[in-house]
Amino acid sequence: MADPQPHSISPGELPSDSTVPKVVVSRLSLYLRELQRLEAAGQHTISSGQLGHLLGFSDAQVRKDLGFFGQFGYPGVGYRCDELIRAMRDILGTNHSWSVAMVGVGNLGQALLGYRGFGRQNFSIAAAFDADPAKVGQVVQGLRIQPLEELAPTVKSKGIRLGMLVVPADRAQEAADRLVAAGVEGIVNFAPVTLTLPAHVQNVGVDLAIELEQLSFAVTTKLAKPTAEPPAP
Amino acid sequence: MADPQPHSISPGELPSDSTVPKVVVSRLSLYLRELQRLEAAGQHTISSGQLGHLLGFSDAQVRKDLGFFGQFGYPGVGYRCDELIRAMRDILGTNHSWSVAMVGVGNLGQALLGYRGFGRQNFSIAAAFDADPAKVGQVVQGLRIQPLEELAPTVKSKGIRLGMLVVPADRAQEAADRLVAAGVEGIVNFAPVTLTLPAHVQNVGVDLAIELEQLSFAVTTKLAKPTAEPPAP
DNA sequence: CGGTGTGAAAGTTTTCACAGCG
DNA sequence: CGCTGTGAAAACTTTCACACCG
Repeated sequence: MADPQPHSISPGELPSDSTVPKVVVSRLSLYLRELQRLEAAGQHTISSGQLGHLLGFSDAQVRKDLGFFGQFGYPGVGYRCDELIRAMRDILGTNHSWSVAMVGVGNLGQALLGYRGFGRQNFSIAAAFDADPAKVGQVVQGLRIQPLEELAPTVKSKGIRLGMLVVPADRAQEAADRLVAAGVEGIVNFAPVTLTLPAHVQNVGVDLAIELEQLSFAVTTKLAKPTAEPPAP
Repeated sequence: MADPQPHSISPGELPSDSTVPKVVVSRLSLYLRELQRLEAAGQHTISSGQLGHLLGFSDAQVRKDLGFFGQFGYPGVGYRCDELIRAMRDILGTNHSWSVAMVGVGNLGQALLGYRGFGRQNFSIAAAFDADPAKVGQVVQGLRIQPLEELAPTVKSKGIRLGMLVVPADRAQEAADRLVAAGVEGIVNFAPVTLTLPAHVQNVGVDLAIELEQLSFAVTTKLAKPTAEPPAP
């Protein structure tokens, strides 16, 4: 293969010192999602204006966001979907697959075990744990539920780096501590509590009731949509 | 009761013209969550510094955020938990209960039907719908699954204003259109697609794979945590 | 004191606007 | 041309710092 790409960053590398705003990274995921859809629909190139339009952002915002990571576009043409998808995955770290440990296999945990969307983005739930002895040993979605005692050794042996915490609120901190002790580097927390974690462990919280609360506010105040919804394509 | 409260806004009302940044509203939900926990733990008052510390924010930020909506504190004392909780609920619109319609009762939908966290914040899933005739009529979590044809009349008769969309990606836009046609004012979208909605319909997206993606990025770049995790209390 | 509420300063993110390229 | 990449300007958000209050 020749050198068709504009200058881009090498996998996993970032503009050295740079500090990329978190909000930029969250938009990157949206760009990637949209690009994957476009590519699947047979579209080969897209301009910043088109991509932004689909998501309710400006063309300039799309270009500035991408500009944090390198140069991916072709003047007069736009971006090649396949190239940009690859670049975004390199940046986000999802060109290789991630093994994830799930802690807490209740209703929600079981549903998440069955969710196909993770695999599509290269995440694989490699082990599931629960404190309840009645659940241990059961097989859910082809995965044998293990006792928490096996967390640390399994994390090590399977090269797991991320955890999903799907336990009740009053167990969450304790379970998080166990994940940290086992050597996990990041946690998605579905429990409605703030976790106290060492600085080197990343975390993302998903509070389902809070999502509804935000909607409640938006609906009751008829909140002006700032960068509103995308119009029809 | 005398007039112990400092000046505050009336329920559902906002600083008239004002435009409250979305990020402020998202922190409001976190304040509320923390306050509820503190009150349940028997704490009666809290200062902006303490509250911020628990969430990894500065004291000034807490005060500025609250300042958008009124004056809730007592100099030299802090905030009374019970008063502030009530105020936050007024602002967020959760002092009254909301009826929610769920569309799509697969794995994830069923798990969400059983999630107790919604009720605790005054949301009640009042009806569930699915396009699959095999599911219609089944009873899940005490709720009879209805066909989509009944969506509009049920939304009207039960005073439903919010919807939760828990269908596969390729059905999401169609289902969203039905929710809008039924008169719903806001949608929480669990499908990994961007919805095209009229401007008067609010929406919040929850993409579970994106949450993992964000974590992947944070872990691979060892992203400096800006306003990091709260230390131990 | 200890703590709020709030202007003013600092810092950050978005938008603008335009040179340059295929 | 049409579109990218990018400094410079504008808008917005956070932090600072201090008057004031109980």
